[in-house]
Amino acid sequence: MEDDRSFSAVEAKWQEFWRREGTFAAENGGDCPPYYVLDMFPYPSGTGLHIGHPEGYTASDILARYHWALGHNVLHPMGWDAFGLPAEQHAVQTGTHPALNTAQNIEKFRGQIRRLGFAIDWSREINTTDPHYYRWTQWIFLQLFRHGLAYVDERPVWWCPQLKTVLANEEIVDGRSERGNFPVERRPMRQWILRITAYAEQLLQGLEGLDWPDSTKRQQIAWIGRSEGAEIDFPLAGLEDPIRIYTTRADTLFGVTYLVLAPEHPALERIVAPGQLAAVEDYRRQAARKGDLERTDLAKEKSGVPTGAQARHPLTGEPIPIWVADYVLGAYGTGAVMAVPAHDGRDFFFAQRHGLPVLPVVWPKDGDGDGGLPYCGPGVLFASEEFSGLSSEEGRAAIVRRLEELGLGRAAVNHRLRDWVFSRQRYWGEPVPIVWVDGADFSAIAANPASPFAEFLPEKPVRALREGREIFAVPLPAGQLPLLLPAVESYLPSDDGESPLARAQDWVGVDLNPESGELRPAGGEGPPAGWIRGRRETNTMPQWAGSCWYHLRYLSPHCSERLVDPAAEAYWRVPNFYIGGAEHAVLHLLYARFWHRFLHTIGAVGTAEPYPRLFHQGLILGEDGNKMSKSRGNVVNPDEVIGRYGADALRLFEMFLGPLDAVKPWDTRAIGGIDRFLKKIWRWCLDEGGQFSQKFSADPCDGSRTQRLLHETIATVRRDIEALHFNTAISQLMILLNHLQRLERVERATALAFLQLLAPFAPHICEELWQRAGESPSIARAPFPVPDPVKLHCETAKILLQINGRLRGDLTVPVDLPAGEVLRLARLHPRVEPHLMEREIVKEVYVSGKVVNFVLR
RNA sequence: GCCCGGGUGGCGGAAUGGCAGACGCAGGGGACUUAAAAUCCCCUGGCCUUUGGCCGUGUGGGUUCGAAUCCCAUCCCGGGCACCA
Repeated sequence: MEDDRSFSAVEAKWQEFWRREGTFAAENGGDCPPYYVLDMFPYPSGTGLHIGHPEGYTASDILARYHWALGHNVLHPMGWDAFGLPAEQHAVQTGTHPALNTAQNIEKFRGQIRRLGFAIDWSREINTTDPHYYRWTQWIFLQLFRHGLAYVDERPVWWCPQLKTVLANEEIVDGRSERGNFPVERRPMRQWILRITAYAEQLLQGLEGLDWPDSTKRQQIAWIGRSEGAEIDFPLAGLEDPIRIYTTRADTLFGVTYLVLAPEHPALERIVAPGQLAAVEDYRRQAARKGDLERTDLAKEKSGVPTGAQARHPLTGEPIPIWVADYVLGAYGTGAVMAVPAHDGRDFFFAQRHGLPVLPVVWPKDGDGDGGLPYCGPGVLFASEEFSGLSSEEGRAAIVRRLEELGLGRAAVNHRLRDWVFSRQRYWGEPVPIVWVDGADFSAIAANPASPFAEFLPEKPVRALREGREIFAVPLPAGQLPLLLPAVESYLPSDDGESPLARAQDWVGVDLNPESGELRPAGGEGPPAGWIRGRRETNTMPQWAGSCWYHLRYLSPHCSERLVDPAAEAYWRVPNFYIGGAEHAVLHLLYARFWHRFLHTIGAVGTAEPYPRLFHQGLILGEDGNKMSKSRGNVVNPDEVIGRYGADALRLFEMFLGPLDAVKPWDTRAIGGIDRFLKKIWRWCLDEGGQFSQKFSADPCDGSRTQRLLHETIATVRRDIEALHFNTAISQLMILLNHLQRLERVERATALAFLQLLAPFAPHICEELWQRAGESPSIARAPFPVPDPVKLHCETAKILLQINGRLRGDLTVPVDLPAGEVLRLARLHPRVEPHLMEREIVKEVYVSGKVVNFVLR
């Protein structure tokens, strides 16, 4: 540019212009087609934006600006996913309220994002920690509660002693906490749990219609883990209930040599033989302490102990010993399996270790298997009574049918997906809007449908035990939302895992009036007449909660009557395009689908799926090819890049690095090429006085070659933007500029079209040059160039000439020259003719307008 | 172990059945300049007997008139899942 620093003034000028003019304010209605493009909103960390943020945001911004230029009404919002652990840890350390730190971080993020010049409608900014926002997060929770999808259970959960909190399965990687990498252990605790498993089939089937990366779909499919099999009952010797197992291999039923129960299996207490009681109890205690890591480590060993009890085979009546072993999971299927060591690897190793018999009942077909055991593939049954001779598939069906007749089995479907542990023992999250009361008081509320507290009561009460007494969950009425976070003196969780909210004693104790729906702090010995004394739930929601529905809040962020204004929701529906990191492939993206589907079920939204089109931008690595990290010292700071080269350069460069979804290393030197490109544009457009250059002419002076290149570029840039091939779109613009800058005169319209094509990528410089050309701002709203087929047309075609597929030359001919004539000219070509002298032509291939190939003997 | 994705110059990458290496970086040469920076022009996969030819997209096969591109095998790198019966 004019000098090294002028871009900063230009960029600030246009950012201010867009803000002042409301250039990118989306209307909730109108005649223009709506286009909604959504970024995964950031967690505003204290360290500010990292270099990966602008990658996804620039990509979505290019789409937003492209659609504005196509005349669409574009919604491109931004907000903050601001509940979470780092702010809470900061609060623990400093004693200041996490809201303060969060506000500062948001301020910083907003400033950084604004300096990138995105076409964001800032009037729709949202923040998950804003009570006007989380009021509706709480409302959705109450709806889930009312529909029986939120319940409480005492169950072993992952407890992290360092973080002093419970973690979800998804937050644990290799037996350690995802955040902080601390060891975790099992601990039984009362938890709020969301019944996501009720949506397992929907979540699975709904994937089919989505335009998502295949790998992400596959991950969700694997996570949901649908499995078709059978439940089979193995009767016990006495009169007790049978042991029910789940298997996908009912065809191997005659190969069962023992049963295995998970250590958590509830029947164990009833069935263990007196002599084995101590051993089994000991084993269960050990297993309960184990984390994933240990269980994996011990996998080769396959520990277990006999229970001394026996079941009977449902078809043969043979006695089958029952073992307990932690290679069977309590939380999957029925928590019990039939062991067929001949046809299952795990059962085989266990049987070897513990000296249990191995009984083969499936022949591999020719070519399958290596002849040894275990053989885990399909085959032909033998030693299986009347089922012998059937294929595995037929055998499975026949055996299940037989069991059904006997009342000892049935086909069954299982999912690997577990219900979602939804409570956290933390301060900085949405308070769960529930009050716990005792049985008699609850009956009074339940008996009075007119009570405001009955608004969200489920059909089946949610109950729990507290200090040996049964307590009941009472949902707050909608009118009591938002339930604000109370002030506390310390943000530390207590050692026994109680949330910091439990420290707010005048908040936890509460009196409620079932008639009026009023609540007030509990005072005195007991509640006043007509009031009920309760204790507030002190757990908060996990960070995932706020991001489960934020795509809806942007549609009407200031609506105070509902989570989303129905007219706005009917107009925008769901994002046309959603972009964010692949690390959210199963967590956020599955939870959000669950909530959105639930909201659809209860009629709150008109769509079943929230994100019909999804894309993951690839990671940007450090220059050394490693993930950027402070410890490696390879972190690139976007502020520094903007300070030195400007936002346009950073945007262009990140898009030029390579394919959007690829993992690619940063290259500090290469940004110089983008810097040169921008400076070249500036010099090319302006004369020395900074005026739009005299070389641009209103007359048609371009010539057909220039015009063809321009229209090829228009077509390419449009196609590439739509396909998200931003790197090649930028290449094409460089090719065009390299051509144009050599010309003495250029049509003004050509220069303006070039600026328009570049504007989605580098909006500031294009606005400035557009204005200096005398056009009225904003370039962002000027109709995007359209390729002209007439200009694209070429009279001649270049034909490649090959001998035996090897390139020997080329030939330029009129496009409509007949094939015979092309072949005649090709045979006479000086680079071709000598080859034809010596050898016989076996075959002539002519692909019209492209290539001639002579196949010689 | 299972399921994906990917291997192309010194580097990022382009080409998805028809000119391998577009575009950019780095490197070399030249112009301008007292000089430097900036800018502009040219060269830049390897080899040879250089107006030409041979080799070349991880490796080995195959399909095809023609393969970086499709198929089979194999090696390496990256990601996901990992006792789910």
